[in-house]
Amino acid sequence: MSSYLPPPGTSDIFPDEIPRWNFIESIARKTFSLYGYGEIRTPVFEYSEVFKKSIGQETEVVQKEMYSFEDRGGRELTLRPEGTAGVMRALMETDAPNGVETRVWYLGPMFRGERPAAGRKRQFHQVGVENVGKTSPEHDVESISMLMHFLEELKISDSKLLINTRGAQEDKVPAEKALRDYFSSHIDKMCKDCKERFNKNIWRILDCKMPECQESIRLSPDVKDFFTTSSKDYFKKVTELLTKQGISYEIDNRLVRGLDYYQHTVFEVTHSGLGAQNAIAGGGRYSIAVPGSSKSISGVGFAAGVERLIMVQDSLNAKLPILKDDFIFIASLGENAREKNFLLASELRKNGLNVLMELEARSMKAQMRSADKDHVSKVLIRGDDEISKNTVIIKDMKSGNQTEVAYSEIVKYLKLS
RNA sequence: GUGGUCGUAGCUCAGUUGGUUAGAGCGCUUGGUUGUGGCCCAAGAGGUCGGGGGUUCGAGUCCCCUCUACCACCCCA
Repeated sequence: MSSYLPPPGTSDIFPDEIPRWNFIESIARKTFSLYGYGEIRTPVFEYSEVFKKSIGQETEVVQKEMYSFEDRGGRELTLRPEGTAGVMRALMETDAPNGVETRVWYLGPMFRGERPAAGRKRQFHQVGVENVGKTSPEHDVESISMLMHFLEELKISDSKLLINTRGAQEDKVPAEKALRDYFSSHIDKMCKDCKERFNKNIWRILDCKMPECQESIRLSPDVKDFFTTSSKDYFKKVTELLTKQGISYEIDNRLVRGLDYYQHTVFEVTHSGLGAQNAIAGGGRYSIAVPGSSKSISGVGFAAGVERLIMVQDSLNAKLPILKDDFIFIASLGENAREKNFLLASELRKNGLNVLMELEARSMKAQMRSADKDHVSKVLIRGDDEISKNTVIIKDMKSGNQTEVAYSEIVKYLKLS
């Protein structure tokens, strides 16, 4: 029991788990590259304004989940709670706001001050993509399609794609008016969070899960009816393209998502292999204003939770490729041999071979046991006898056979066998 | 932020209605004769029983507080 545990909601990732992370990162790099995305790395903290302005002052994330602090220069900074805002801030420096299509992906830690639970950490990792500069149903569908492709490459099956639309900027006023007109006569009997949402962010009433609100929500008007024809057509085109792409989806009228910057298409991928936190990825089309600039930037993108992807893979017992390197273990007998083998180990490593070696004086038996525990493929044995004969013994651990090899032939032998 | 459950060796856990020096399995280390692993056998290391306070002659066992982890709500990845 160690005296120091990491802070609540954070965890250490040890070497034996790293291959899982590397696998996801390598699939991300490979898959997103196929669509022309390049990796971007932005700071893990930004001016707090970057998040407040883009995510929305009244959202849960900004209201109560941000890790904010003041630095020594009195700057108000925040550890990023999500990836999009910072990436947009960075892309303002490029031609993206002028409508030049830009495709980037990222992977890194995000921070939200929430109560930890299954699949929810305070420091967690997201892998995400952003396609900025152009607006069309085709772009939205390509992004969704890439997400499904990504999940497939990760051996994640049985996921469910939910989609909805939030309409364009000009749809907001009529839609919110419709919601307000309807809910004003129901809000009395709804939960206290909804009463709050009624004033601050009425859209979020739609995905309230409190029992007392369900009836009112079920009978509420479909906001899509209040959208302009072009917004309706946009969404219709998205669903048609998805169908043509052979991507199955479910339209969820209540899917609105918690960040204010979304417009038009929003989507979420859920999986039953998690707990109550069943979303493995989410995204949509957005329009973001960045502090210090009169322009806004629009794009479509998504983010997936790396920890959750790993959890789903576990729940599915996904068959993941095991990339295990073959190691050679050098066993020495006698101090003279050990010193010489120390040099030999360096030599072999410079030839690209993975080498483990016992550095202390231990019995042959102890060295063999170590070699076995380390699951090496071969043990190279060299003691005084071999030194005088200018050879080494190479034992294959699987078959148990051993061969005497001339010292000058070692590298060749190990590389061929 | 609200609620529930748990917290004994590196890991998984046992520990009887509170009673002598705290246990098991796995793992780890070392040995089972001269230079050879996996099986087997033996020995050994490793625990302020999450932390603090209280009740008691006596607390891992009971009470209170606190911390963490897990789970649910809220929300999200």
